[in-house]
Amino acid sequence: MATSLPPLTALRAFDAAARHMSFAKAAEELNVTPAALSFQIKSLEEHLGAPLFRRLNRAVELTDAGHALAPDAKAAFEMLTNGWRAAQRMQDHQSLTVTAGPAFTAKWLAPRLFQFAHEHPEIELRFSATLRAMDFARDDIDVAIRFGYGPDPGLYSLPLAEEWVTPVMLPEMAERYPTPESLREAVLIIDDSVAFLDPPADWEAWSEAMGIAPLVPTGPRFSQADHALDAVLAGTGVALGRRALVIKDLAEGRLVAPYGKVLSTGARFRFLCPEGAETRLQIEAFKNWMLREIDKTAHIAESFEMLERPIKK
Amino acid sequence: MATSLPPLTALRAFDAAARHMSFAKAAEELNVTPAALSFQIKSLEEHLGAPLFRRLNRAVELTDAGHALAPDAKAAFEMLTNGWRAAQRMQDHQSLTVTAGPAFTAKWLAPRLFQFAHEHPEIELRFSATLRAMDFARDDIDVAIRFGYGPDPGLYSLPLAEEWVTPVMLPEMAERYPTPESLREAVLIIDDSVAFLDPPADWEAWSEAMGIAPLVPTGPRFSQADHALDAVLAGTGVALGRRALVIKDLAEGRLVAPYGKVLSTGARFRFLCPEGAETRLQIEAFKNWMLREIDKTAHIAESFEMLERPIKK
DNA sequence: ACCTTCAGTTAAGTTATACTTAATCGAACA
DNA sequence: TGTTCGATTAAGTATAACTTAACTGAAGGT
Repeated sequence: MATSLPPLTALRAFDAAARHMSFAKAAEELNVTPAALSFQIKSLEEHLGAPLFRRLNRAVELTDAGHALAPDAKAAFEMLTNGWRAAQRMQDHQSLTVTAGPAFTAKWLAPRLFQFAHEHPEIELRFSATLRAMDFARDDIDVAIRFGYGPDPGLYSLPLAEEWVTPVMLPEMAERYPTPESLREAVLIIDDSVAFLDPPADWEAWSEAMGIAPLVPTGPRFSQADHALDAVLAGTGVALGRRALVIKDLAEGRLVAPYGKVLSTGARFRFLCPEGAETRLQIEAFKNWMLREIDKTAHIAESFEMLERPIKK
Repeated sequence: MATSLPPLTALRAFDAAARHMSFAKAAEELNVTPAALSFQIKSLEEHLGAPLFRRLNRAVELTDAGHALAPDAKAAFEMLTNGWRAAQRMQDHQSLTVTAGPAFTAKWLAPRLFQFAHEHPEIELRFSATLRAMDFARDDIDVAIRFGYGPDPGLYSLPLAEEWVTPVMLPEMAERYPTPESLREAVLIIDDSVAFLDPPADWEAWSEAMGIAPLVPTGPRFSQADHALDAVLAGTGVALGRRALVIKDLAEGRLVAPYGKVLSTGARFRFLCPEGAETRLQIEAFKNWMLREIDKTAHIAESFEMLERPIKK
């Protein structure tokens, strides 16, 4: 059986026709006349030796052979489009699109952005603050920052600093709650965005690691960490803050972490991009800038003591 | 950014060149002159606005853009080839290639084959007795018979009769082992091909379901069920036989299942083919024939009593 | 029943693409 | 130093792809 491929333009015509289930619409998509498309399909059917469409009154439907071919054709042309877009994006060293969760965007990226823009005025930055699964090719994404455990198969993945949590509050609150025990009097804010962690990194886990009776949070709940931290900044209460999200506020005195003891989450933010793309100029620049920015606050992180997790029975 | 695809023949030329890492070999593969191929690559690079290959002394290597495009191009053209082959195979109603495991091939298909050939002399049958993962398009497989739990995503999947196991032996042995307890004196053959089942369907599980002390098999082990059953037929001992593999020997008196109690495995043989292919003439004929053949021995299977699995603590 | 519209087809002619041949280039290898 | 190998270029040709324009046949409206 001769397995060599038929003319590719005919296959593309078939793909469009099968997707639209209409020759006319397919012709429109490909910017050709219906006549040309009809001819292409006919030629493809001649190559195959069997019809691919059944011509009905004023519609077409796929034959068995057509059904066998259509899904693969669709997927194949989508893949070609994706690859082509990726290749096109490769030569663009001017723009950089980054996607990150809302918390990281608000608490890490946003406060430092002007710094990056200053260092690399030639790079046009775009942001997409969403947590939904990313498709680098489809959504024109260059870099993704994601929090969790990994691994990240098929991607270039650079784990950033390890994330821990520790109670953070306004400086003026610190004297009111001089000890961890005194937090029983405080409004303890709940950040549900870390609820997926296993082992957990919530108030109960932190107090257990501190060796005190469990702190039971009674304050408001937030589904996004940045909202929880905004509540802290507004003086509402005390929250468990993740390293990346609070370190700048700690460095600049807007928040304090008075107990000096932090609980590891095991999870990290990772810098993700398509494999091979990590060498593109603007991506490498962004990556190095992030690492330098993290380094700037490393001394603060190192001043904290990492708590041991008690062994669970 | 104009995302429309470049000329497809150029993309195919690029794919071949990227796979061979040589324009000359790519040209050979596509049955064109090196000049034509060189021109195609050049035109593709013009469309992209950047080189895809770096021309070295007497070799070529991919640029970043080329690296971004090559894997997708390769996968896409493989997919098109697969789809095209599937469409070609659709119109072939004469031949039928079936793959099944060695046990099913030896103990179910082989003894019944002449029957199918008799009913459908026009269909040319081919067999491939292997358990390795099948690729319908790549290996020209039409139908696969597989044992296990499913599901079978993306395939037409028809579960056949439920598989149970029960001790089988030569008729003349049955009087020597009149009760399940008496099997302690017998050579109990081990069939490792069902070791993957969960819950298990081995001697221990069967005796437990029978409510007797565990039977500990001491006989030979076989990795394939047909070899275990051949050992039974040779008078070596007693084995736990799967329904599909022993029912014909039971029906024709070569083996007996004297205790009349069978243990369900929860797993089944399934009739698998690419979605949509189940309506092809020869595939439907084969499917219906299998169902009829199974029906012929259904009365025997129904004469057995299904054991309850004891609830595990 | 009539005309109109719509979706696809067919035929003829044109344009653009893909290909070949043949000559050229440059580096590696003997 | 000449030879060979792999890629390139130029010129010319074949053919694939497309357009225009006329046609078919069924649906739908009045």
